Formats: sequence, C-alpha cells, structure tokens
Amino acid sequence: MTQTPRIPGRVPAAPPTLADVAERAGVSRQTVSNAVNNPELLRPDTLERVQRAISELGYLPNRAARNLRTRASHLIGLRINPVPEGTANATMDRFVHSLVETSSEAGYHVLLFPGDPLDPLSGYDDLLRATAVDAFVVTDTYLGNPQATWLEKRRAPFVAFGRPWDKPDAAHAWVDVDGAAGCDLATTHLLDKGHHRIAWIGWRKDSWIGEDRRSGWYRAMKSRGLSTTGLASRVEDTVHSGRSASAVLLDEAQPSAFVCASDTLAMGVLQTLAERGLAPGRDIAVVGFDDSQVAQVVHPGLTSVRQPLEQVAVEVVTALRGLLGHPPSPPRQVMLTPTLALRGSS
Amino acid sequence: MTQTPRIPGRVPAAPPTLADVAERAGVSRQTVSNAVNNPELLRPDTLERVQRAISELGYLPNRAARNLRTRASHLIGLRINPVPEGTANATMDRFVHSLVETSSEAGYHVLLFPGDPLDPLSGYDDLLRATAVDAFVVTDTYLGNPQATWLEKRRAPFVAFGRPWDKPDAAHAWVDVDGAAGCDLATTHLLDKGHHRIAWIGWRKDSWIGEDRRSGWYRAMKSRGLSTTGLASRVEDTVHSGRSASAVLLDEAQPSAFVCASDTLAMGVLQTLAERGLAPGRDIAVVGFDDSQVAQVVHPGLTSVRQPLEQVAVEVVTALRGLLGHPPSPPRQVMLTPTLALRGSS
DNA sequence: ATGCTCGGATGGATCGTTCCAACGCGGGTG
DNA sequence: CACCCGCGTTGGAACGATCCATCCGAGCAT
Repeated sequence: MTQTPRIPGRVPAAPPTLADVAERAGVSRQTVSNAVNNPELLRPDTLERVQRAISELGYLPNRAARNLRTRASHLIGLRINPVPEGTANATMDRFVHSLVETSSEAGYHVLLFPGDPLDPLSGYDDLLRATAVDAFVVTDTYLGNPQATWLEKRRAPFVAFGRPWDKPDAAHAWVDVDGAAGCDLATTHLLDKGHHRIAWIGWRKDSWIGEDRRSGWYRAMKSRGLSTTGLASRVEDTVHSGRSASAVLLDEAQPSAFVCASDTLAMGVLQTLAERGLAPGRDIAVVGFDDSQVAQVVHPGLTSVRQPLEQVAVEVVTALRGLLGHPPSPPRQVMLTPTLALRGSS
Repeated sequence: MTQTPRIPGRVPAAPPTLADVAERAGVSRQTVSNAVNNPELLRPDTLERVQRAISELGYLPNRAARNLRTRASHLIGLRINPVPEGTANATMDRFVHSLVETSSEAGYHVLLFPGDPLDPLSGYDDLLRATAVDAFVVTDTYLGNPQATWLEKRRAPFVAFGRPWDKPDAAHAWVDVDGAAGCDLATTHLLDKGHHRIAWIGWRKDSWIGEDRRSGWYRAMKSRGLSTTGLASRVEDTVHSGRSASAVLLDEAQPSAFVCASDTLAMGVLQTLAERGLAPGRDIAVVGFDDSQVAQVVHPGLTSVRQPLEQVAVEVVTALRGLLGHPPSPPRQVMLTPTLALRGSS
C-alpha cells in the first residue's frame, strides 16, 4: 500500500518514485537507493535488474525529498546586481555563463537572486534560513565585503570571486584575477612595440581594483626605468570621462599610447582620437580592460586585457566542492593571470 | 520528543523548525503553519503570539520540506545558451536580470541550467523528472521550437519568450516583442527626418525574426509610396558582413540611411562610413537593433530599437502565475512594442 | 553438526512541512 | 436540556528520499 492510487489520465503525470522502481524490480526501496547512490554495494545481477527498471520507468530521484533527507540542495546561490547602463562591462554575465556550465558538470545548479544595491546582505539571509542553497558565490567584493564577513560568521559555505581587499589575510575561499599582472602585460606589450610614453586612465583612488590595475602599469613602466610623471589620470568609469581625460593627457603629456582600467574608458579614448583625426593603432595605441563585446566589434578592434572567466569558474567550483566535501577541505585562495586579446588598436 | 537533541556548537547551526516555533508559542505545529500560510484562520491574539515566536527565532520554512509536501519548488528553470563571440547582442543577459528581479517579486527564483546547443531538449527532461522546477521559461524559439512542442506534450508549464514562428496558432503561453513594429518605428523616424532612400541590412532569409524585422522596414517604406528596389541586403550576423553589405549598398543604391536587424550589423555600417570619411548622423543615418552596450558607448551613439525586456519579464511572470495558479488560467499570448533609443547616428 | 563471519538485502524511522479528519467549545435553536 | 453548528485548534498521516540497525543465507572453520 505504499503506492498511491493514480487517477488515470491525471495531468501532469506524476513521475515514478523509488517505490515504483522497487516494485518493478522486485527489490526493496533501499536497494534501489543503493543502486543509484552506491552501486558497488549491489550484486551485479541485482544492480542490472534495478537499472533496467529505472530506465524503463524513466526514474530520477525527487529533488525535494532528497534535499530534505540529505540537508543539501545542490544549488549554488548567486546574487546578481543591476548593471549600470552606458558602460561596456559584461564581465558578470560572462562569468555567470561559465559558472552555470562548470557547476552543472559538478552536479550543481545556479540559483539567481536579486539584491538590493543599497543592502549588500539582502537576499543571503533568507536563502540561508530556508536552506534553499548549499553555498554562495559572492561577486561584489570591490567595496569591501560585509557579505564575506557575515557569511563567515554564519558559517555558511561560500567562495568569493574577488579577493578580500579590505582584509587581505581573510581565511575564506576566494578566486581572483590579477589585475596588476594584466595591466603589466598590456603595458609591456606596448613597450615592446616601441612606445615610451604610455599614459594610464583609471578609476578614482578609492577603488581597490582600480589601484591594483594601475600598479601593473606603474611597475611595467618603472621596470624599464621610464617616468610616469603626468601620465596618469583617475576618473569615473564613463565614456565621457575617458574622452576628456585622454584629451587632456594628449595635450599636456604627449603620450603615444594609453592603457585603461576598462573598455568603457578606452572607448572614450577612441572618441578623442577620432575627433582629432588620429588613427588608433597607427598613430596612438590603446588598450582596454575586460575584453567586452564593445572591444570585439569596434573598429579597428580594441586590444584588451581578458579575464580568464572560464578558469575562474572552474576554480570557484573546485573551491566549493572542497568546502562542501566530507570532510571539508581548507579554503582555497587562487589568483589567476589574465591574457591580452590583441586587436587593431595596438 | 519531536525536538532532535542539538549538539551545542554544532556548525552550521541548524535553523529552527516549525516544531521549535510551536513549542515556543505554546501551540501546535499546524497552527504555526497556518500562521505562515493562512493567517486569516487564526484568532488575532494567537496569530500575534505565533508571529512573535517566529521572528524571535528567525524562522523560515525549510524549502525542501515544503517543496516535498506541496509538490512545488517555486523555481523557474531557464536554459542559457553559449553567447557567440564577436556579436554585440546581450539581449538574453539583460532579460535574465529583469526576469530574476520580477520573478522574485512573485516569490519565484530562477534556476539556470546549461544546454547542449546541438540538442534543444537537453536539460529540460532531467529537471522535469526530478521535479526540480515548477516551470520553464523558453527563450530560443528562433529556429522553430521543438522544446515548446515537447513541453506541451509533457504537460509541463512553460512560457516562451519568442512567438512560435513555425506554428503561429500554437496554444501555449508566449510573450514576444514586435520586431516589425520596431523596424517600422526606426524607418518612420528616418522618413520623418527627411530620408527617402533607406536601406535594409538584415539576416538570411531562413531567419524568421530577420524576415519579421525586415517587414517593418518594408511596410514603412511602402506606406509612403517609396521604392525598396535594390535597397535590401541579407547577410550573416557579423560586423564584417554589415561592413561589406553597406559598402555595396552605398555604391549601388546611394541610400542616405540604414536600418539594420542588429547592432552588430550596424557597427559594420559605421565602419564603412568611417572608412569613407562619412559622418554617421550627419552624412548618413544608421539605426541598429537591440540597444546593446555597444550602441550606447560607440561614437556618436547608435540609435537603436530597444526591446522592453523589463516588460517582457513582467508579462512572462504574469503568464507563469496564471499557468501555475489554482485553477490555472488559459495561456496568455502577449505582443509588446519596442521603443527607439535615439542617439547621434540618426 | 554447530558456530561465526560477512556480503547483500530489508523494514522501520526520519528529515520538516502541509493535508486531512476530528475535536473541544461556546452559542443559538427546537 | 439535548442538539447542532462553526470557529479555532489539534494530532496523525503523508510527501519521497536516505540512514540505521537488523536479518538472512552462503561459506568457512571448529
């Protein structure tokens, strides 16, 4: 009498349960469960019989029941924040794609939830208390990250994409891309092309990421013994800012190349060049950051530092598996190096 | 003895259950459940007592248990497909943001799963059989949609973003944006600006969406009694195609404006103009489609047809609530009208 | 023949919630 | 006064899976 009577033609047809499979295979429920989760415990002939019943019925374990019993949802929570209009950056969207792909290979699905931009913690708490997700991937660590501290205190498993800028020795798991190395790479590329006066256009000083990227430009210049005086500018991340900053720099410092903290700023530089009849790549070289779609389609192509987001996703998922494993492994901290997507602008 | 002994200091702390709340409030479990789901059934004083206990303990119903009992997950499955590099389109990513936002207001979360581009059905079946999601949002209907037919046969609730091109009278729920109206809008805008020879660059004839958008351009031209002969071109959706198509059209048909089926193609047009020293907006007008980030940051700004994705998300969620309601309401079919984001190129 | 071991299979309990039938109780009716 | 009604509340069962202790039987040593 474990089998509920099914009204014929009931819609949608209720999926088969463990008990259905067990009855068909002539074994107990537990044996079916073992066939699914610990096949090595069964005798080969029993296993085969059960597996045939499973595939004949098209059985798949009910997620809710399994989640309830095992206290795991196999879901990873990811908070997505509104994208500002007018910037070129779609890093997060690209990352989401990679993360979905990678985590699905590890048996996890990605659950998206919206966040109130004013409250960095909103959303996390509810999902945690409802045990709706096993872990989080935290992405917005650029302004300090109360989330990380808070999640650590709640002992909730999470991996951050982005290092803990405000406390570099924090013990939680994180994966990040070395922005300084990226800008070093970009600058060195330009130096190798024969440029000596390479300008920097970056973000305001209170941006950790911005300062990190800037340091890469700085150290590449210094490693060749070149002066950086008057060659740097720090502005808002808008096309307009990039445009006016580059105009000023061209007038006052005569650079032959620009390295920018973002493709958005680089687009501003391209506008200034167009205005002055200068050809990007031939007269003046420009390098952006993030390898956005804009960099790919603009003429003549914008050379740009590309974050290895597929790798980031892989590392994030590896870290998650570690945290959720039995026993959990210690938090991993991984730093990846970006590459340079070469195009016509350099 | 319903209360499991909790090892003190156990990590992470197990969240409180219904039974915990019931004990604290001095009522039965069912009463707490009612307080959460049907507050109107309780006497006001009981309700208040229970609610206080709930907030003191920070109780939230366990998702897995609730899902198991109610046979609903409050999750919406969305399959995401790989984005081709080198195109400007991020419509889907923008839509995902809106969908997450809107569905969360309706009490739903979005579950992302990857799809094998070669198999339009992969992924759906597993989630369905595991009762992991309540419904799907299907987005890739541009090449016919076996998913829709298949899901209908499985009697799985779903809403399509994109009309059923291959069978226009299909009965399932869908929401779409009127691409023809968008291109009509764009073309009429150019006509009102005094243009008479307006060229079309679109996709190959086997794209339903492409033909739909083209028809908008065509009907706007015809409504003013203008000839379209020699003014249309159908190519691949790449910058390069847009560039060469526009070059040919300029040489052979002398248009004063271009309407394109995508921002990617429009970028190609802008390249041709730049090559020939023609100023977009002043010498030749260009309009794209999708209001991508590229349109927003390129100089001097690309006028583009903008899909009301926030509205699409709202309609999709409304349709879903209808399908999942008790009793379910009939499938809604909604057509929305895009707007025109005016910028310097026109 | 008896006892012991051990791989393989089993039934019952359990996770935390909601559905269901029933129950106590105060008030109105015959 | 017995009866019934309906509101508010209750305990037990159920959802479908996994964990746990137990059991059965074949193989081997005593």
